[in-house]
Formats: sequence, structure tokens, C-alpha cells
Amino acid sequence: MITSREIYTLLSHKYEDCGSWPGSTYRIMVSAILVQNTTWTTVDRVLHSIEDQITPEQISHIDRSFLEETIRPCRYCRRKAEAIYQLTQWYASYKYDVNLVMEKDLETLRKELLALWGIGPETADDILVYAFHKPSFIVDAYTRRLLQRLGHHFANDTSIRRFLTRGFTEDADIYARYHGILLRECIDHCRAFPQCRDCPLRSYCPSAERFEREEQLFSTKN
DNA sequence: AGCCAGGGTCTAA
DNA sequence: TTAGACCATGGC
Repeated sequence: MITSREIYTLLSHKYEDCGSWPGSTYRIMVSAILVQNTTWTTVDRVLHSIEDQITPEQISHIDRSFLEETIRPCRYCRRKAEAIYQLTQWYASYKYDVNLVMEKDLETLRKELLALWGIGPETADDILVYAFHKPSFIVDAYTRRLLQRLGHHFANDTSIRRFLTRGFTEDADIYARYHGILLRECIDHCRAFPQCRDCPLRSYCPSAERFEREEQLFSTKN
């Protein structure tokens, strides 16, 4: 069975420039909400249309229905607008100061973020890692799918996190990069994964029959 | 045309 | 505690 180290090394060699999330701290926070179950191109287009208004000061005073209409293409506009307001209020309790947030420990921050309505585990971890450089490993649908395709089975995301972080030091930049290359690999190759010629993980994939069985297993339980 | 995006919340059992 | 409905849009 391939180890996490091997996965990282093989993919890291292929993708040099993954693991960064451009934009201001606050823009990253807002994007993390907007991208829920949505494509990145849509999020980018929407944010670009209100580029100069993406500051916590402006968003907290912006008209709610205007915000909803603006982010409508990102789906779930009412929910996401509410989540953005909540997150902005939370940030206000730190005076919109990145350093004040970063002074706090990871577990405390994660609990605070999860307590906000509309922010779940993945969004919280996105924000922790990419906005505040806290080492909280992100597990998303792509991560689960990739491991599934490699023939690994886990009961829950905590187990996945344990497996992937084994052998790594707790480092936000490494976690960000690891998540970035997994994402990239999945977007580029996931659909044709076992057959893909230039996939570095190709030799670790289970046989075609086994793959199809697991693919069905995965789709039935989402 | 129909499928599906980097989720999260709420409810029923 | 968990499965499943629901939210709710546009690109391909």
C-alpha cells in the first residue's frame, strides 16, 4: 500500500506551483464560502465583478439583497450571503487583524469557525490553512475520491487526515501544498485515473475490476 | 438534455 | 449517529 509520503513526493514532483490561494486574507475567506459545491471559474467571475468591494468593512455594510444577487451564480445565494455576514462578524471580533487571529491556537479557531452558521469542516480548514496559515489538513471530495481509487478505505475524514499527515511535520505551507496537488491531480486526471499515462500514481492503482467496484461503492454512498 | 460542481444544515429514525 | 432531503445556478 502506498504511503502518504510517497503520494506527496510523486505528485509534488509533477506539480511545482500548487498550494497557493491568491488574494487578500479576507478575499480568501469569502472565496472559501462561495466555492462550496461550485466551480472556481464561477467564483472568480463573481468576485471579479465586485473586486474593489471585497473588504470586511464594506461587506458588513453592503445591502443584503445586493449581495445575494451578486453571488447568485455561485448557488445557494441566501445561505452563502448569511455565511459571509457571519464570518465577517467573527473577523470583526478580531478587529479584522490577521495577526490577532494568528495568535490564537488552531483548535480554538477551528471551534469558533465551525460554530458559525454555513461554515463546516472543509470551509473552516480552507480558511485556517490558506487565510491564517494554521496547519489544519483539508479533506474534501477529491481527497476522498483519490484515496478510494488507490484502494484505501477509511471510516471517516479523521482517519483520512491521520493517514495523510503521517510522516509530516505540522506545517500550514506543506498542508496547503499537499491539498493543492491532490486537487490538481484530481481535476486533471481523476475521471480517467487508472488509465492515465502520465499519472505518477498509476502503478499504485488497483486493477480495473477493483476500481470499478470501488467507484460504484463510492457513488452509492456519495 | 441532463449531469454535476472542492458543502452544509436539518430532520427522521 | 447517520442517511437523505434540501438548498438553488450555470457551464458543458
